[in-house]
Amino acid sequence: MRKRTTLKELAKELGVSISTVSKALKNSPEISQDTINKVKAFAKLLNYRPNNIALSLKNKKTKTIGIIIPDIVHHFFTKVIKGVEKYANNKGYNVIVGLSNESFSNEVINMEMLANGSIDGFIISMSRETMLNQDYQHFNETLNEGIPLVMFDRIVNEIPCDKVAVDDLKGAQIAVETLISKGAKKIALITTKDYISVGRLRTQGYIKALKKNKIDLIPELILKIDDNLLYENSIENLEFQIKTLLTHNPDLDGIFAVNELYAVIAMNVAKGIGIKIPEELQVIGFTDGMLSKHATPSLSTVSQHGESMGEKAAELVIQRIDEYANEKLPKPFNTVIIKTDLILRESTK
Amino acid sequence: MRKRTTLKELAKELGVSISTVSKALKNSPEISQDTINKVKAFAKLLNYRPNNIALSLKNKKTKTIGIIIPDIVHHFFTKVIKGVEKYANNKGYNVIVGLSNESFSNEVINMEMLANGSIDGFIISMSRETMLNQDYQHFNETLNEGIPLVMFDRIVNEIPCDKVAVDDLKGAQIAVETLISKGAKKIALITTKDYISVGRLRTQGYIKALKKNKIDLIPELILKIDDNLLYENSIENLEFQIKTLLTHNPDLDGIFAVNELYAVIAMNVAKGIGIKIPEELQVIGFTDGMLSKHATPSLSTVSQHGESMGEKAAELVIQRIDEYANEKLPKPFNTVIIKTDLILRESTK
DNA sequence: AAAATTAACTATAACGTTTGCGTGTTGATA
DNA sequence: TATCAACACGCAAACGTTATAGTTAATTTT
Repeated sequence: MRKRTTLKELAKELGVSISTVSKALKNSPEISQDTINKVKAFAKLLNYRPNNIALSLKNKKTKTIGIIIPDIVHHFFTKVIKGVEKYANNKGYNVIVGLSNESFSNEVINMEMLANGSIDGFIISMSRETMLNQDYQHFNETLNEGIPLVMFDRIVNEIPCDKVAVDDLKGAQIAVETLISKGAKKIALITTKDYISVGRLRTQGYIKALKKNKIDLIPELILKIDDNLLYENSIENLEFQIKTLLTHNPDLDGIFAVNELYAVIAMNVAKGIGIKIPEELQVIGFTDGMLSKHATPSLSTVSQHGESMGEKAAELVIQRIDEYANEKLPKPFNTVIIKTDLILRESTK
Repeated sequence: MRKRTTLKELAKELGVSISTVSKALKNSPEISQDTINKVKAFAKLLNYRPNNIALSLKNKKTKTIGIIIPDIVHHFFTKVIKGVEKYANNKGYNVIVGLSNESFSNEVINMEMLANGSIDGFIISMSRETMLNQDYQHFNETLNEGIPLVMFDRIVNEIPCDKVAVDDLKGAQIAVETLISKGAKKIALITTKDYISVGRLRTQGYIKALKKNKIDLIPELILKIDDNLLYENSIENLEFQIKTLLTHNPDLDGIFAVNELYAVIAMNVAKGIGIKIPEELQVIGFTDGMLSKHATPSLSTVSQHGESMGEKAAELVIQRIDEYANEKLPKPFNTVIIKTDLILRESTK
């Protein structure tokens, strides 16, 4: 087991000083071409590669960005990570992933672990519990310590930082309006509790679409799910609620759901009780993942372009990191909106 | 913007030496209780937290493990990451994710980036291209440098390291035997090209099950897909192949697919041409993800327990890291097999 | 030929920690 | 009163780098 080679070892073997080796490897004009060649050859022989940790300590930057998400078993977040990785790696950055599992304390612990010098900046989508608590102190502390922070998807105005989001309201509105334009008269909404920002905004989009088309809002048609998907039986609970909704409202001809899982479950329940999709009931979801593509019928859905969001978020943190490092005067914070696309498939006419 | 507090600053403000501060914070008996109290109080006031990078440099360990996977937009890998995170965080480790995107060179670059001191150990599932090339030099180099390496899922015997895998052969065999026991007489296989180890093993399981039940192997019933899912039209290509298979073999009554996507696509194609599932055609897939659960009909599948694999892999690397760090004499390498479970749903009788 | 310049290195400090060892006060002992 | 622990703390090295400031010796300048 050959240990990692260090500058010191190279220097000793070559009979020169550490500084000479360091400079030779960087083609410093202070060093003779002859020595440079010798050092380089020997370094290659011993397979020398500089120690990143030492460099990080010296340069006070780690070339690593931390991404904290509520759950990784989720197509959307996964896409975002992919986008972040893509952009970050391209810029020579590594990505370290922290999972909050929708828990406030996990989020805090993870951030603290990483904020102690392991990363140069954060990309975060906050946990459900954090949104519920509305306790954003850990974000502010991070920012105070001079660590840039970019929020995505689940964002909140109170925090002065860059943000990347989708136009949830508009995306939802267009989806519902499409349902209406395709003949739906009575449209249900399956959404989350209001403390989830994206759920709330998509709900607003639904309401706006109805208003615009002079359709009365019927509160019974709105299912606000407390999605503790951690508990497996919550799916059965959801199925039960949807079944009740459908049987109580036989004239329901449209459903808009704030994520693809709710939409697919709704379709499955409807099919189960003999409702034809899209003939009798049209369905549109949010988030274009595997489920949407391969459901039967395939699901019309609002695509969020998670990868683009990830890339944009990465771009923003790295920009801030540079800004901080070079002590440029700070630009005002940005909120970038990634546009959504409505993808029409078989679940709509 | 308050900068990070260092020991030096604390020492200066308190009028004591750096060592005193350091020792006081660690409750060293060398330091008087009085001083300890003062230092701690002041440290708390300034919100001091030790710099991880400096610690890493000193201790020659980073408390970080790197996980390299071919693709993150994939339920199985995502589950594994979750398991790794869970175990690792519990032990005070961070997880840094590298994506190879199924490319050999990306895998190498990512590993080199991390091997330069950023991580204490690797958990890896190799890229398709690496399996195809059979070039494992980067793995051996990593091991030579004293960095522990644990392979999972896509493993290969040539590399002397710990491994975590599923009994692909047995899992597949049981699935196919179940198909047979439920009355299937003519069973097709949708698999990958043989250089993908898991595909190859699952294919062997299929063959073994047929043999054991004295069913002749019909080569035309085996579809070996070159799954460059990167190219979107490969899905249509797959659909076409399955359609051809089904129309040429109207008496086909079973399909075993080596992943859930292939299985779901097969079901959709079959339904499309009016074949009833499971009455006329039974289907079993591999990997228990979202698709399986919410497909119509829901898919019977072999569950791999990705999260357990991740936890086990994490346990193994951390064990090795400790072993190396404390210069214990090395234990022989382990290959842990995680057992599969066959989950029966609506796609089988 | 003395002074200035230059080439080619080396020494040192610094990044933030930890830690073994040295050292100056105490108070107690002989 | 001289000697000696015990106590409480400081010094300095080390981890692997890089950058700045020396230090030689050879070469050029006048």
